[in-house]
Amino acid sequence: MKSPEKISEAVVRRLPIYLRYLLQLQSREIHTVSSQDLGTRLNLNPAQIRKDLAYFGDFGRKGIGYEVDYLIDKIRQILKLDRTVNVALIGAGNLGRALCNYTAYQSDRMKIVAVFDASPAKTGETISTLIVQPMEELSTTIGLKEVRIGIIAVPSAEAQQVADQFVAAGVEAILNFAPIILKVPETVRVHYADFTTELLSLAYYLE
Amino acid sequence: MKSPEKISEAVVRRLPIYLRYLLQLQSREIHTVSSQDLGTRLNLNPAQIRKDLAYFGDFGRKGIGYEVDYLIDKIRQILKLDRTVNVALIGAGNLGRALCNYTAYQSDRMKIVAVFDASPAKTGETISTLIVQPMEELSTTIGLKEVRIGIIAVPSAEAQQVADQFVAAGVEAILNFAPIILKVPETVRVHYADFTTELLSLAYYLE
DNA sequence: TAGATTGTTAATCGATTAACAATC
DNA sequence: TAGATTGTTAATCGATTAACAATC
Repeated sequence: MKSPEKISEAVVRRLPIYLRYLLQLQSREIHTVSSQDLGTRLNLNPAQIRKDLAYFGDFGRKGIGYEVDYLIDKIRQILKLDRTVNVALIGAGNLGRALCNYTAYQSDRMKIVAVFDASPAKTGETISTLIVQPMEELSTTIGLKEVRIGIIAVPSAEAQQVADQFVAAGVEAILNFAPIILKVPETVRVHYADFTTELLSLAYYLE
Repeated sequence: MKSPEKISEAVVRRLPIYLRYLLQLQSREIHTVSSQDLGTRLNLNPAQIRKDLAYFGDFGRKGIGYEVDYLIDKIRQILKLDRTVNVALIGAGNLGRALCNYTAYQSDRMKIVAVFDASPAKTGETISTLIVQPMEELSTTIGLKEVRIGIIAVPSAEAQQVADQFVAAGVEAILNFAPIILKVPETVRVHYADFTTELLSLAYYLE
């Protein structure tokens, strides 16, 4: 892996897209793929794909393309997904449930290992293999289970407060489903999963 | 509204973000806001906000800022949300449920008016005020209820097929939660709500 | 009038794409 | 060898930001 040189967010965000499609190819026992193929399938420019990958090393072979297994390994390394990363979720509503079940199969080395909810009505319930815990246990559990990423799936009104608790407990990154901008220290990375923006902006394109 | 000149996707995607914050200001009875205020709150550059809005007209007043009520009206017009837009959802799992409940309160003129699921075990169930219908009724219901946008909340393996049915039934736009690229006619706009990409890319930024 | 803030132009910055020598 | 495809440079394209005259 080359490294030095700052990688843009756009590039990093495409890596999981490559990874996902490569895993599909792997399961279909396809061993080699060209930037051309990838581009066609993922609606991306082949030059862009080659450039993205070349930031991290020479993974391809001229005249041949990329070896699927090898590239999967490499992208996992880049994304630090060569080991399992533990994730905690706050909010055991429908969305929280969906996320747990989703990462249960699908997970590519990201695993939800704890679920919390502020409502006593929810704590004690089971979601896939996990028991919903009360917020009081957040800090201890996060330390114990070495959780590094937190997911926020609570209503907007509670999101900031819940983020503060994640930060205090020492998580390094947050995925926020609530449609508000969180205030967190610079050292904590926040990504937003905001489907309302996507949905409302669709309306603009109606004939 | 000015119009002519093609508006970039980036601009359109910020409009709902402005709208959401403006609605918050409105509910707090704040009547005026500057691009400075908006920028601070939304982590955006004030010049960018002014430029975004100026594509569509002169909505502000020099020395004063933007009138909240007026700007809300204007953005709604731009997004074609001055009337309710009807939406249909396929997939009555946890994610589908979350989406229904979400748009039930929150909705800014976007309303889910029908839910479908392929599984007989799900059809007949109630989600908020809606009854889950079998796929056979898709086409008729979409015509009847004047549905213009479809949401896909089914597993990846079924997503393309479900998209085809939406297209055949005449929806104009699709929001896809399944992490695959859909093939649809150019006339149909597709947005992707892919939280796995956001989650996996977070790992890259772990210390 | 003085202070604030817009709309807009020009400058900057960054990301995407085209093109091609290198080479399998 | 001929064909395919990479890695990379240079060209293009587009988006963001700074700056400021206009004006409330």
